[in-house]
Amino acid sequence: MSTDSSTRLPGAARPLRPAVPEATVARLPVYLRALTAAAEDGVDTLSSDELATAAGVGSAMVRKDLSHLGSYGTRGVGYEVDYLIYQISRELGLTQDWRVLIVGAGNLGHALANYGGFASRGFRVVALLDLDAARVGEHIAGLHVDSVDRLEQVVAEAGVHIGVLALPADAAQATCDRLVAAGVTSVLNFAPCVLEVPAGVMVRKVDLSTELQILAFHQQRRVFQVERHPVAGRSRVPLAEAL
Amino acid sequence: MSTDSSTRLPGAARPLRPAVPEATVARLPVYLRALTAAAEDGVDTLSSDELATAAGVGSAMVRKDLSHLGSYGTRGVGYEVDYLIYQISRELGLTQDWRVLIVGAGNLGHALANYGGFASRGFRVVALLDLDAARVGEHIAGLHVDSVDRLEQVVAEAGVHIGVLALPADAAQATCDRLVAAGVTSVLNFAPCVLEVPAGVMVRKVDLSTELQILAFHQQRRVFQVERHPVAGRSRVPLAEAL
DNA sequence: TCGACTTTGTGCATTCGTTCACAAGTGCCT
DNA sequence: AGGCACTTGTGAACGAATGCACAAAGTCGA
Ligand SMILES: NC(=O)c1ccc[n+]([C@@H]2O[C@H](COP(=O)([O-])OP(=O)(O)OC[C@H]3O[C@@H](n4cnc5c(N)ncnc54)[C@H](O)[C@@H]3O)[C@@H](O)[C@H]2O)c1
Ligand SMILES: NC(=O)c1ccc[n+]([C@@H]2O[C@H](COP(=O)([O-])OP(=O)(O)OC[C@H]3O[C@@H](n4cnc5c(N)ncnc54)[C@H](O)[C@@H]3O)[C@@H](O)[C@H]2O)c1
Repeated sequence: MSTDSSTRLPGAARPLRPAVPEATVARLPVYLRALTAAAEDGVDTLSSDELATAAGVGSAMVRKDLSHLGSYGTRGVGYEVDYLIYQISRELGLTQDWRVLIVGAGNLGHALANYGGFASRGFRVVALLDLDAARVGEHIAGLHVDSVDRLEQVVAEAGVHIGVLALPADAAQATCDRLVAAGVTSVLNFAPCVLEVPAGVMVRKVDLSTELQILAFHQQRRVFQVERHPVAGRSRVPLAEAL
Repeated sequence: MSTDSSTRLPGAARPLRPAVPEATVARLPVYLRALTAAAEDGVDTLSSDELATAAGVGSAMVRKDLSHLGSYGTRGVGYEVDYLIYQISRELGLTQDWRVLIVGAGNLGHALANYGGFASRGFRVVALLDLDAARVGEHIAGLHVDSVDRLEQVVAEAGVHIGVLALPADAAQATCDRLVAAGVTSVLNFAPCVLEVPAGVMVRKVDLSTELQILAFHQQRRVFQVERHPVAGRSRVPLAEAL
């Protein structure tokens, strides 16, 4: 998504704020959550230090991240919680409703459809599709499962923005292709496989098994260390925080 | 987990291969999956280029990543699939069985317990705990749900390596503390909150809501672009692949 | 109004990750 | 045996992300 200013059309001589770094984007939701929690506790101002603690990062990083969005703090005071919530929400595009389609109504599809955490941030599950005729018609969380044959119609009729793949890996690529062909440009993939998509389509994957393997790697290494240097064990191992 | 050689104990003058970079570790599971798939197709040798395509990364990166584990390829030929599978598995610690405890037997806990993808890589769910008395005793995927009161005993008796938190955010920190106190040093957190843990404990989080917000951010930006520069739309937007 | 104190925003150094480009091996064919 | 085509492994260039340190800008109390 690099917005290279040299390829801009002549008419649009807009300065266009230098793109927000990807690493920052990934942290904005975390800040947002901390801010929302603070707002609910009646806090109306937070310093970068406090926000940093709540988000589990350094305060310099909070300031740099937020500086990419604009100058929304007040020196000597901190950030006004409500205002910052608004600004981050706007930046992330949470002021609009996003219509989500889930394909695959198995264990995971069920859990996702039942999950309340979606709606709370403007994500609305508009449909749930499955291949299995036995599941079609089933009712989950106010939705009835539709046949995956109707994928294209559903995308068009409901105006789907984001497709979620919760089906077996061997069906993922083909289904992804159908979503893309139908006009979906954002896909969240739970199947353990790599998806190929044309430029302009964004895929993010959530991979359980990978996460466990990363944990296993570090745990193994740690055990190895402890075995080698029994004295240096537990207490001396340096801090290890996750993504 | 930075193994700084200057803090090594005097007795252990072991060269100790320079730690594998975190970014590489995160890709090893992907390579492993591609290799396993290739092996099942009867392929016995892969070049870095082929492996790169299968893993959705560049071939230079594959080579550099693998070079961190050792010199397991053959110039002019490529990598022997079986041998590389073995080496990566060993590096990730998948040659041993990892015992996993899931806390929270709600929607997500159910889905996880039923998930076959765990066992296939040496991760074994040994127990499933919940607070709700109504759920305790329930049978899921060959396990019966136990009371969370018995957390400490279960960890000790079953020799749990990895704790998975699939419970509400407000119970996550306290439960994590109990796991850590009981000796668990690897935690996978699905609750939407930041966990504080002492040094030497590794937490990784899987955050659905964050992923959707990142997708929303990019989608919003893309739509904005298309609106501004209708001619430059769709086809010109540069490739966007996800981590 | 002033001065002490607090906290932001940012230039700079550093560290980490990716990509490039090529020398050094390896297998195959003649 | 020798040359050719291919592919690895890696130094070096590049770029992104992080952390440090401080000037600039604000608040508050006297
Ligand atoms: N369950 C988990 O906790 C979990 C965890 C991580 C990853 N995953 C992955 O998520 C995916 C789904 O997992 P699950 O446990 O829900 O599996 P599941 O078998 O319970 O459900 C898969 C569903 O997809 C449907 N399906 C199959 N092919 C389809 C197609 N072409 N179009 C539409 N629907 C189709 C099936 O009918 C089934 O209902 C899998 O790829 C799995 O590897 C699951
Ligand atoms: N369902 C999803 O698709 C989904 C997706 C992303 C994140 N999450 C997160 O995962 C977590 C679980 O989600 P869910 O949908 O399974 O919720 P859920 O309400 O269905 O299940 C939560 C379970 O945890 C149990 N519980 C509550 N307090 C507990 C405690 N102190 N100790 C042990 N168990 C306790 C409850 O009895 C319940 O069975 C939540 O934090 C949620 O935000 C869920």
